[in-house]
Amino acid sequence: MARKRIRDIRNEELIEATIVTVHKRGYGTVTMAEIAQEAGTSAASISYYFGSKEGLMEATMRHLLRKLRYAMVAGYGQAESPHERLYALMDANFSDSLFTVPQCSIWMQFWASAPYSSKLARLHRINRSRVRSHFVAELSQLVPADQIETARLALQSYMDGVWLQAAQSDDPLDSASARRAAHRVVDLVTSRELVA
Amino acid sequence: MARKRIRDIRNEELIEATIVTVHKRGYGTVTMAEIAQEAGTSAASISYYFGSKEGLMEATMRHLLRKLRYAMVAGYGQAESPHERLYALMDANFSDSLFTVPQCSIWMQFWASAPYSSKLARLHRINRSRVRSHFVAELSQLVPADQIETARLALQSYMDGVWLQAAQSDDPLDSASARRAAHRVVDLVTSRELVA
DNA sequence: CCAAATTTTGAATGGTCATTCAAGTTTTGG
DNA sequence: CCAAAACTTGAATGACCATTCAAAATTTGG
Repeated sequence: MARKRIRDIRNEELIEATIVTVHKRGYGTVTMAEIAQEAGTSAASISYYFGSKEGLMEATMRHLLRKLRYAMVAGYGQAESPHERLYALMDANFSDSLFTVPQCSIWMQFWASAPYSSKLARLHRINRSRVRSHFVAELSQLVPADQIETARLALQSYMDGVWLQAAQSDDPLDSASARRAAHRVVDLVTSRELVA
Repeated sequence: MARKRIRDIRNEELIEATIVTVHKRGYGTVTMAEIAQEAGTSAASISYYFGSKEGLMEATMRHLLRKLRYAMVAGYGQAESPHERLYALMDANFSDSLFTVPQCSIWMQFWASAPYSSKLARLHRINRSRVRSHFVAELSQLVPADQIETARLALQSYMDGVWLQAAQSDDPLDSASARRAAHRVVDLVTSRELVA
């Protein structure tokens, strides 16, 4: 119990330091020493808790995925129609707790390096297919079968693209207006024929 | 002349090898030796031609930007209305010569690391603002003033998002259908009110 | 064909960094 | 209060890698 407690505190501190420091210095060039300094500890203790740098990165990605899943489930519970559930999917991605510059930034960097790390690739794949199936489930209630994929691609691309740009922003993000814009895109995609 | 020729040949070979190898091994972990091997030469010769690894990466990004600019200008020349010019903007990004897995992949990786390299950041910023102003110029002819930014964000996010996903694809890309899908998104965004 | 210029590369250099280790310090449970 | 367990960290280790260099090979221009 007490044993667990300290470990959990360190884990949180180190993951938070990882997010901040990777955003500041870049995934490719960040060092254990820099992360340790941000957390007010030594590089050696990161190895002690996470085994390796890769272990730390994996834990950090899990942390972000957990947050995303949590936001998603919360919104889904409230929604009462396919259309509202699409809103909820978007809202989860643009929720106050996730849609910040450092988090979008580190997310993009994980994304870029996922193909080269089997651990990250696995997490990435699982998340992606979960999001995809949520989209398909709702869209299939709202648009003709032959347009589901087009609509899904449009919505998911939009989501990804906004994150990509958010990651590069110099200013803090306005998550409420991001949600409003996302709702408009949902309306657009579900309200008319998509076929050329 | 002959002097120039050899240098140009090497530059092309090395940049092509860079694209292939970065895609294969990842921007963060690729080594000079790996790129050299792909090009059938030695790491030392890369230093000879490009001065440094960063120089090679910058040259590679310039090469991709040149291709994009070229594709854009070509399409723009043909287009005869704001709507067609929006198509042309999309088509440039999804042209046969650019919309390939390795190129989307390396592009995303440059993107992710641009904030941490002043050289890459500069190129990135210039490109982005050029694309943005093209979008704004055409959209301002097609949608009410207060909706230009929303429409631009939607289109540009979509474009970025599609590239992001393309970079992760296991299969070769279908650029023609990517262009068709992009046209549908353009139609969608320009054909109705966007305000909530 | 020759000498100067250019190109090529194997080996050496130097720096960076994750990881390990051993020696301490702190916390825990009784 | 005590001993064992958990935690911490400075320093050592070893791997990796971009870059440099000097010497050799090739190309060029005359």
